[in-house]
Amino acid sequence: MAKTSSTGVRPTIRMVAELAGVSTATVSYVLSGRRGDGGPGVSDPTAEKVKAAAERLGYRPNQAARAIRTGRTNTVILSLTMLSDPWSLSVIEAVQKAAVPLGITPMILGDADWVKVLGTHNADAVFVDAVRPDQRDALRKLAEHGTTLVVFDEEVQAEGFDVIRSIAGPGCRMAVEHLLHGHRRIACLTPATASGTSGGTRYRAYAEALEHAGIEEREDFVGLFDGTSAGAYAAATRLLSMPDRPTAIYATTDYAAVSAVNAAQRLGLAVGTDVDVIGVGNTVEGERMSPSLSTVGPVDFFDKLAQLLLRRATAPAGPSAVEDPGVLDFPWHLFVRESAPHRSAATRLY
Amino acid sequence: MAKTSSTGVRPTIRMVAELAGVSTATVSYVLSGRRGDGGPGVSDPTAEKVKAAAERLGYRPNQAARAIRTGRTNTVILSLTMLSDPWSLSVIEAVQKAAVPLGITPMILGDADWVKVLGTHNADAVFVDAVRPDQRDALRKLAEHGTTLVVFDEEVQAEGFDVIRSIAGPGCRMAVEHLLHGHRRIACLTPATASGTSGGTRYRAYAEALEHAGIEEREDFVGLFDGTSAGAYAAATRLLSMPDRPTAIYATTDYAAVSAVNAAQRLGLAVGTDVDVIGVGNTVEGERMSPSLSTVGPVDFFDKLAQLLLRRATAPAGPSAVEDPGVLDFPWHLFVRESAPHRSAATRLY
DNA sequence: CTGTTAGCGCGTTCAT
DNA sequence: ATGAACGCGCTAACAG
Repeated sequence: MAKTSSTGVRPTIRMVAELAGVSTATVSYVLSGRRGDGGPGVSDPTAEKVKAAAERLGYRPNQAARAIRTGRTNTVILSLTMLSDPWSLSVIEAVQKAAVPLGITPMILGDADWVKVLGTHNADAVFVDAVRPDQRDALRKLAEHGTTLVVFDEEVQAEGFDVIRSIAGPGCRMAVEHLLHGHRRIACLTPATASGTSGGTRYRAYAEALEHAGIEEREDFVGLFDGTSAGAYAAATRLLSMPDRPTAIYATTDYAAVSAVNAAQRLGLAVGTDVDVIGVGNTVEGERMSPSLSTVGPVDFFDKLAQLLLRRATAPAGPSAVEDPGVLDFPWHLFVRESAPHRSAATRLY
Repeated sequence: MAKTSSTGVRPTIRMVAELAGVSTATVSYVLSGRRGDGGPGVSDPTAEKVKAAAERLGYRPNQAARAIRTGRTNTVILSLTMLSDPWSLSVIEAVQKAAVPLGITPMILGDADWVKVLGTHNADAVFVDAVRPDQRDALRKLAEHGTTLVVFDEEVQAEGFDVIRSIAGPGCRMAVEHLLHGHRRIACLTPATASGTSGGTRYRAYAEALEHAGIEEREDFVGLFDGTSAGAYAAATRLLSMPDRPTAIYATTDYAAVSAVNAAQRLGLAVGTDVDVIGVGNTVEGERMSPSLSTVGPVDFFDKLAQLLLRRATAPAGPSAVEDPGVLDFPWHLFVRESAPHRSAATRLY
């Protein structure tokens, strides 16, 4: 088994060429499988020799060297702030499914600090799932200087890059109004950091829907938490332990809703009967759990997001290649499932 | 605001040199902040000029070009099979904390198919969290040809790369024996794919501990599931709905244990009183949840893993740099918390 | 039609 | 502080 040169050194195209007794150009043509327009251009015997040599040496093309020449890294970066959020997993799943057939590798950046990384690192396209106000300038500059961006944010302007919006406002209103059919005492479970971000929108929908229904908002029915699942669980437990506890919880994310369902069950409350819970986001986890989670969210969001990202990643460098970057809006739907079923006059809880 | 060349073209070091009126070498020295041994070598005024020019153009060093010359990508890859597993999140967290101060970016590969990616892609070091038997050959070859690997696996041989083991067997025995102090009817919750992998070891510990205690194993007390949280939840529900349900559940991963706790609560069982649950892995989620999860696991595992990975990533290319690659074993501890407390003769459930 | 030569691209680094 | 070579794979242009 001493056939491989186990020097620990990474073989180069030149070593392969030498071993096969051909030029580096030939090796390149054989291994990348292309020649000029489309004609074969390299004879079978030499191709075999080259392949054998490459195999013996354990040769692997050097992506960095290739990238410097072609300008493509065959990589997309997904900058995901909350990796534990099912939402992030859905993004990853959808992008992976779409990228692999194209020979593109999705790399995940778990850090919220994409500004530093994207400055240095190169990818054919980058998806960013959240933009803090102080990051907007950096975003614009990156796009100006050649970074292909797809940004998920409800407030940022599209300036030279794509912005995906999911217009949460009306959808969230639908969620709260669904609860209003059967409830008066409705609590809101939302991260404390959500003022000014998309969460802010989601909380506002709650406040406005209550006001529109003529219900006075109660401060003690707003459960703020630190953004973690454990925090959501604790906040939900507090809400449901009150003497005149709410009969329904509107959670501004699906993962918070999942925590609320768990908290209710721990307290011996039957979700969908004693208490209703609705989430926001329409994640697969919510669909699969038991009881299944009622929620609002965009339709086909993840697949369309993946398609856009990869269209950008594979587009030729110059402008005028595909459609211009812009804003992509998603319509939202209401998904009525077990955790907050339809309530008629007979089953309403007030 | 028309100061930046908003051509959409990525600026190069040559453009910066031209604008600053210096050579590319000078720009390189200024921006990478190094010159020969340690002497200044570049005057303050020119350094300022260069920095200003770089800023104006929005220059960003091209990582690919840098890598081709230095052989370093300042990147480590984490290949994580089960991204939704808290275990993976702990790995990410620990590596990120250790990598950022070193200027190294951790990139996450959510695909189990690391073989293809690592062939092409380059990183200073790679962590792989699971190796299928058919991937072992590829692993050895990668290591032979210059890829720096750190592998988490209990069975693979260390041949030119590091292997991290956490000798689950004895630790899992401790977990089951802890339950044996207060229980006779102990169920096991484990993924169905676990035969032959580390899960196999974990299941075997259960079987052996029961046998050693003179308890006959019951087939219907083994809850197999598909590896997902939802599957674990369903399997746990089945176990706990039996007429003579188990009084304790030994789950072979922490995330399965979390699902078991949720399932028990849903059924109105008080965890830590009516039924005990113990997990395997000692993840932070288990520590933070309510009730806190009893578990077994290695100590300081994630930090030490991160340290090793980054030591490898930053080591000079040649051999004889740091210690030789080998096997790193982790001792396991028992963490007794609320979900499976100590049981005395007075509180035991048989 | 098959294979080679030569030079590109970009940041780094040695010798001047 | 600079010019020029360097590392690696790609590919247009050229030679047999």
